[in-house]
Amino acid sequence: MKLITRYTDYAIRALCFIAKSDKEVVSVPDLVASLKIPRPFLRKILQVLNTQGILSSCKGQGGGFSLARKPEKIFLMDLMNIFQGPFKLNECFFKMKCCPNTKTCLLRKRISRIEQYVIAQLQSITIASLLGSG
Amino acid sequence: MKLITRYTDYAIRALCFIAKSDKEVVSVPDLVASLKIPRPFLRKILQVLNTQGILSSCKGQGGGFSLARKPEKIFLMDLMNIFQGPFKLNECFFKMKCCPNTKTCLLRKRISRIEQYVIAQLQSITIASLLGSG
DNA sequence: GACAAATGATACCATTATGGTATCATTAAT
DNA sequence: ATTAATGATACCATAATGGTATCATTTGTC
Repeated sequence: MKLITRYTDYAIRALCFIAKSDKEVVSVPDLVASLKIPRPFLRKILQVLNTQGILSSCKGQGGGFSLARKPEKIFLMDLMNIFQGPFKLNECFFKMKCCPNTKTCLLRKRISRIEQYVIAQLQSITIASLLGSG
Repeated sequence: MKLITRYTDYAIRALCFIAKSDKEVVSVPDLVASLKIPRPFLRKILQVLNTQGILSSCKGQGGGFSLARKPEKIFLMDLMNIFQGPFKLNECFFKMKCCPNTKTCLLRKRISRIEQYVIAQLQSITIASLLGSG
């Protein structure tokens, strides 16, 4: 079980790199040189981040990407929503005719509590909080 | 993202049913009649639970399955280990040359803390605890 | 002993998600 | 005009998940 997929993971690395960079815009070649992420895959991820309002882009020679928001305003939860869909630990397989056995669906309640905790944690993680003392 | 898969989910339902039953052994037809789980799939799951020491089986006519341990001793964590492998939220994609950016791998630390919490919760859930006041 | 009813073992299959590639069009600086 | 970048989009390979099918074996009942 993975909490975050490669998409999200790569997005985080790329965003951290861009956040740390001195440059006005950071290009894919810049990123590929430092992070070892397959180029076409990285491009795809950056394009999604652009359309989702996390990054801004400049086309043409000398172009590249820059953060569309401050690192403090980019939450891990945002990235997971974009690349992994809404976070739910708790999807009942017997949709709405939940658990033949117990009316109260005790398992779902337990899982819901776990879910609430995890979401709270994820909402506290931002790109800024992952930059360290850099 | 699913915390538990259908295998685990069905296993839980079946075990709860068997735990509640008056009968000495519970057969697949008994289970299929009450829980709406595809018969061949359920059989497969029960066979695994048998080989893993969660259930005991009796072959032949009038045969079936019974719990090999008390419901208090069957943990959700056991079932997840069997059907989903060891629980890890935290697999680093850059195995051991962890995170080029930060030596300290701040993201992994955050995820580790979440993982510890989830595991503790999962270890507190048993079949007995899911039976309700039945 | 024959039969029926159960599990044991095992091979197979369809669908989906994940991770990744490839290609052509468009933009803009030189 | 050329070059170096992104935009858009279609495609693909692999693995995991969820599920089926089949035959062998055991055991109670007539």
